[in-house]
Amino acid sequence: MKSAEEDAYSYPPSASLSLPVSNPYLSPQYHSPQGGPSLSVSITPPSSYAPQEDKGSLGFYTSAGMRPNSTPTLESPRIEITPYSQFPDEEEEEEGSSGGGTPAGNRIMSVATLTLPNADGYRDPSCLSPASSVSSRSCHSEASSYESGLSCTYDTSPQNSPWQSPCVSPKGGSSSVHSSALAASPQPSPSGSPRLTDDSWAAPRPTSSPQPSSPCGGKRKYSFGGGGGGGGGGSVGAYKFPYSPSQSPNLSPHTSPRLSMAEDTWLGNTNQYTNSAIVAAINALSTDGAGDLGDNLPMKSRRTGLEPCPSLSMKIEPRGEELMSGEYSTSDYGSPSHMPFKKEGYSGSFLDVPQHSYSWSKPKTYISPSLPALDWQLPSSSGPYSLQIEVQPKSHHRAHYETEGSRGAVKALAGGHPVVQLHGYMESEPLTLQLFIGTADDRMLRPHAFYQVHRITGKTVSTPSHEVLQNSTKLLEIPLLPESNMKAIIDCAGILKLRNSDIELRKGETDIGRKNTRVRMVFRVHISQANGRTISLQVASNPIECSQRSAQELPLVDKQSLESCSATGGEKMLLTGHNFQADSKVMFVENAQDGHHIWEMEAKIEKEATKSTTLLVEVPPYRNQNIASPLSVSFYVCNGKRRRSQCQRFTYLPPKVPTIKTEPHDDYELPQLCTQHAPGFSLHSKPYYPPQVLSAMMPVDPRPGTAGSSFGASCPQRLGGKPSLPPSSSLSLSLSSPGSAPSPGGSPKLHDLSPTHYPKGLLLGSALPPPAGPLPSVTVSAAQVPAIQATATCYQQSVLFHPRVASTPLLSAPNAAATAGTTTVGTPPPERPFGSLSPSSTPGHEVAASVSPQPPKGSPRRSPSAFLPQQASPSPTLAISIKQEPQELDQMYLDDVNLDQEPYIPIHVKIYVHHPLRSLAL
DNA sequence: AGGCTGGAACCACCC
DNA sequence: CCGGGTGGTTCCAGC
Repeated sequence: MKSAEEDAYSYPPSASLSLPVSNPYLSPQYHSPQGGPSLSVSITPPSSYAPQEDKGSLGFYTSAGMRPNSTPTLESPRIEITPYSQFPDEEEEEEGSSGGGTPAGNRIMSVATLTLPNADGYRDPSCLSPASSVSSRSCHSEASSYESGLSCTYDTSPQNSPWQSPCVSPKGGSSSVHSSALAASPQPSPSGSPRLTDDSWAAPRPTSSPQPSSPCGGKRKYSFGGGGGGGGGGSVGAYKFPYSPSQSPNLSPHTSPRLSMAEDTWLGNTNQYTNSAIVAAINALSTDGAGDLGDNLPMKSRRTGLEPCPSLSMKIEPRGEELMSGEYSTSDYGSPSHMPFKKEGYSGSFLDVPQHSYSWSKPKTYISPSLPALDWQLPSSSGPYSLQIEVQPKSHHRAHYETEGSRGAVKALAGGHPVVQLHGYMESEPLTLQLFIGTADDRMLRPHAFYQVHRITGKTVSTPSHEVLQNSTKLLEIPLLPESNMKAIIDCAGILKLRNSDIELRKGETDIGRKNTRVRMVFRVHISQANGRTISLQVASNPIECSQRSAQELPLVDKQSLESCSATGGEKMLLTGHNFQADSKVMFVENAQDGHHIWEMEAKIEKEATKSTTLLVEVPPYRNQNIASPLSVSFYVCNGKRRRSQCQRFTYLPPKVPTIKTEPHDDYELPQLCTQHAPGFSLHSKPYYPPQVLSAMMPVDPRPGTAGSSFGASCPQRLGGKPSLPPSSSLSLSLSSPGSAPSPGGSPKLHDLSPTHYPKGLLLGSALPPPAGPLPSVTVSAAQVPAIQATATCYQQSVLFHPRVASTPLLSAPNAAATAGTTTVGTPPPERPFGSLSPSSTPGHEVAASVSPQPPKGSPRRSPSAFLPQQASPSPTLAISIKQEPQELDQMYLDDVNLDQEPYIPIHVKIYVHHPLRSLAL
């Protein structure tokens, strides 16, 4: 089923792409043939690291893949991945499945063959065959992150390949599986492209075959442990894999879907895998990708039939040396999307977002593979352009199940519907606004695994739209017309809830559905530039509670009239929200790094002024009224034991500095700043969401609110107040928001990506800064994470990092390894955090990775001081890879997580600082 | 008749 | 093992 688009783009049937560098889609599917080392990655530290390079690019995502500045290849760290297939057979299989392809010859060299599972992976039943529950599709939401994939040059050095080690295995198994799956796939080539045509969408929705029976046998166990895979044994039906990941000894247990590399192996090469691409590749090999198609399929009993799973297989064809060597700047590596496709067919234009003429009659479902993965953090504004949500959606919208009828379009608070507008666009060419449902937890923004956007049609709908699938995530594409002032009224978007059991059973899915009912509407627009580049902007809405019960019972704070006040307290703060009760309490808390409450104080409430939507509270005095610098705490509204709102941030200021927040110059204080300055925060309305799931695992205080901050990590520290590490022994990573993202602003505050990937992990920086612009630096102290000692600081100008770096990669277990780094461009995918680290050269072991965010336009002003060493330019490049041991998530329950006491889960992380001359294990 | 809703019953699971 | 509490899903009924 090739979509028309393919043809149009001269897309090879098989959808094989030759990517010199990274391909967003690669990762997931990037399987190496079983176990065989298929990828080798090597990172070469640039002789001189030039952090400032590509600043320009930071601000936006360039699909063209050109680096804004042509930086000598050598200067940027180079990562080389050379996939080679040892098992030709597999490739063939894949090809076959993919439909096509690349000449055999090509494969051999070097090319990484990827199969995108996702095409099928789409969770939404509507899209898929009705019968198949979304979940049944093996795609995980995460795929997207992996997509972002490889941004590196490929090299054939096997030795570097992580895969060589058995440990890496999970993927090994998976890979094989994957390919098998593909082969099995009825559809020869989903053509690889995830795209769907309208037709497909149009396809009659199967009536949901609501089988109450959950795949799990009805039990809702939120464990990712081994159980899952097996689940459905039967259901898998068509997919039989020789190796089930779970079965394979080498494979890591599902439990740690993300990572299963043995430290030993991993460590050895760790340094080298800093690129996101690599990470992606690893991931692909490891669990998810591979598994998905096969193992992952949750076999849902309810699934009525097997639908063809379109799979996309992308192959990286051998490229000329030039390419390999690194035409791309570091930043380029960071974003796969940026990678230019050298293949003729993939000219920049190809990559560009299709500019539809908006003849919606014509299905335009093609999504360029070059576009940034959905879990990439993108700025909301760049240059003259600014994508903004003029009218926010209501904070509650009950999502509908497949078994129910639509519950209508998401509405705006004041009636009407959300409105999104692109400012600064003067061209006459209409653009396409993309909409998908993203997460709203404290992690970075990413497609929500349990919710999908649902297209609403009917007479009440005035805005045309059509659905598109991108890696298992449904997107709604809406025209942005100049005649409408590039404004779109979003009255065509509803929200579909997928059964937790379906999604959780998917292999590789690490997110937990229970109590994970908050989402954000994420809007993107891709603006093609004359120079061939494409600027991608993204804005996320305020969080939307989609659960009926939660919406009715949980207090929710939409706004707070006060962001900060003197440590002496006493000021009145008006909270606006929902479900406030006469007996509601407002608790101010300060958490230690380990998540324990250091201080908790109930605020006085003006009962008389309490309404269901407003609460007037008096800020309690901070325990230490002589604080020297602003201190960020949080507060929440609670209607009883388990009914509490998300945490909101609040900052206590030194008594003498009432209004103006001073930004700390001290590294350790930075975290606080982050909080304060979190873009979102400035708005007041951004609640910071307590990590629902993740937080539980994190010793650190994960604060969504931190969204603005680079990492949640920072917060913890601030809480702790003391740096646990001596400067000398600390690792500092500087992360910045996805490049310059002016804050993804629109939804700056909450742009957390929460990848499913990290779920269990820990988020050091639990709250990676939302893409939002200026991210303060985050410092993670060793204390925060038991085994990790690192401090991250952001430099304004440096290599772009993926926000997640700090949080995810480092800590999150499963993927951690995979996450190894990436230098991403503009919007780096979360996973590749470590991508480019700029080594701080401190023999003392300081490694600094920096990302430079550029202050978003309109983003809250932050003083320069916010970023510590702006000038700090990393010296030599050091690669750090932190590996986390897989953790069992089985026992984690969200409930627990949300509770006051978040279980502290020890994380074993090793950080290696790699320096040309030495390697240090921290 | 069909699309939305709002409510609530049912169930599974945890404590 | 039982009962209460929670929350996810499925059903119903009214507009």
